[in-house]
Amino acid sequence: MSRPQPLSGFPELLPRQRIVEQQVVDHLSRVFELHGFGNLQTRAVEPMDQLLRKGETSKEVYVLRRLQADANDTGDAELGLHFDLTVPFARYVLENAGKLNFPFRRYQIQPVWRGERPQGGRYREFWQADVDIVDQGELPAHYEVEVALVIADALRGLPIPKVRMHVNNRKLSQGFYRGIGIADTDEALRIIDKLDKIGPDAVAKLLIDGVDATPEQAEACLRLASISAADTSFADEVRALGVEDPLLEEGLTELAAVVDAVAKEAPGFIVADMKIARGLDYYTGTVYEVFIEGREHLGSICSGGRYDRLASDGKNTYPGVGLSIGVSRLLVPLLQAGSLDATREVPTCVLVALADEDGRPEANALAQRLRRRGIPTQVSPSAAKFGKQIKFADKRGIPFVLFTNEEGTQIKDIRSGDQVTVDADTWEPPVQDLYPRITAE
RNA sequence: GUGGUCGUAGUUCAGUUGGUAGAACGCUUGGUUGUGGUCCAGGAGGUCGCGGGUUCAAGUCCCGUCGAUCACCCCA
Repeated sequence: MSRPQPLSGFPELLPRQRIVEQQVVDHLSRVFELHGFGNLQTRAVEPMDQLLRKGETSKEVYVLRRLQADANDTGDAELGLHFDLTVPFARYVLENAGKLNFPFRRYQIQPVWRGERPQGGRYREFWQADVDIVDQGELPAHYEVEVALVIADALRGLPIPKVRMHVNNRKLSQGFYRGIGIADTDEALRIIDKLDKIGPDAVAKLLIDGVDATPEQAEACLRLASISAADTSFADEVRALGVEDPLLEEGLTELAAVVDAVAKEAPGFIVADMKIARGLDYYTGTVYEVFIEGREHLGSICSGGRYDRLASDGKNTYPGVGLSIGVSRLLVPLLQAGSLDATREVPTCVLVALADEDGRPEANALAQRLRRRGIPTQVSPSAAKFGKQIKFADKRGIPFVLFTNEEGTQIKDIRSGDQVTVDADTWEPPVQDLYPRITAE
């Protein structure tokens, strides 16, 4: 086998697929910037103690080691590749707190690495597009609404199936569990998170075995988890269960505020869903998960939440709220299914045909005139028969071929076959042909 | 990390109880003496993932290994 095989979990795209990805990332950046988020990049590696703090030892972190490192050289800090963009961002905020202006908002689009076993929609190397807002000391609740609306704006502008954001509040769930007498509310949350996957009976059993719940307590947890609503009516349903706890009340109020505000600005986008829990343990309040309708099995394509204690140097605390879009999880399955494609596989809009090799300098000059006016142009690779040069363009999806002959400069639209004489200094392609576009389904 | 399935031309796949490989599409040449897409006629391309074993004989059976894929775990 001399031909290299792909590496499981490290997806690579073909040119036309990459064009789709590139345009999606451009779109996300544009929307984030429209909302006032500036871009940031952080290094690929973090010290292991940064990555593993907050009890994240379950994370499959890729550890970095120099090939020539001395076996007994313990001088270097151990490094690992980051597995998300939130933890490096929290570190960055602490490191540069004195130079940043708070409240601080940024977006970050970078690859992350996780050593898990790959599967459809799960990769070992994948791209995340992250938006966060952090403040110093206290983080006002309205930011929880704002980040959700940024994501609504970003995702709804993409040519993808309908998406829906499910929100919950950890205070609500944990207050409820505490209110009915369950001690290990963190574990209860993790078990409830499995509901969609393993079903109510299995969850009840896990609750009884895992957090010493009585069958009645497990039943109450399941009833809470079954509540969902696109408006604030969920609060009454929860209160109707008759559990009293101050943390629960706090969570209900906060969640109602988020749902109410987001539903008004982005109708149909958000739904309060009491079974959303999130595995990551640094979330302290609102948690979000976004699913593609009809592709729930992929898992969430965007998620996040509020974290009050992730960034703290002991003296100052920088609470934040943010969401992360799994760009690879969102796109790769749609690309592989052929639901998303590009109109062509190269940026080129015009191919300048070549009658003979001696004409190349003139052709180059002609191409340059088009480029100066922003029209992506390339010159034919060889002075082959015109049929072959047209075929060269056709195979790549290049819409126009430019010929120079006795009649002057002629542009042929190879889709229609129409060929007309034009002035190379004024001719414009139709706007939809200037750059490759994304086509859906 | 645990378990199931799979691994044949560039691609998608055939390959009959073991008898040393085939189709379609794609690619390429020509028909078409410099304007493609249709049509016709030719052509190139495979140590059957890799290694070992059983057999007179292995793409086909067995073992190992690598890779892919699905489920669990966990998550974007």
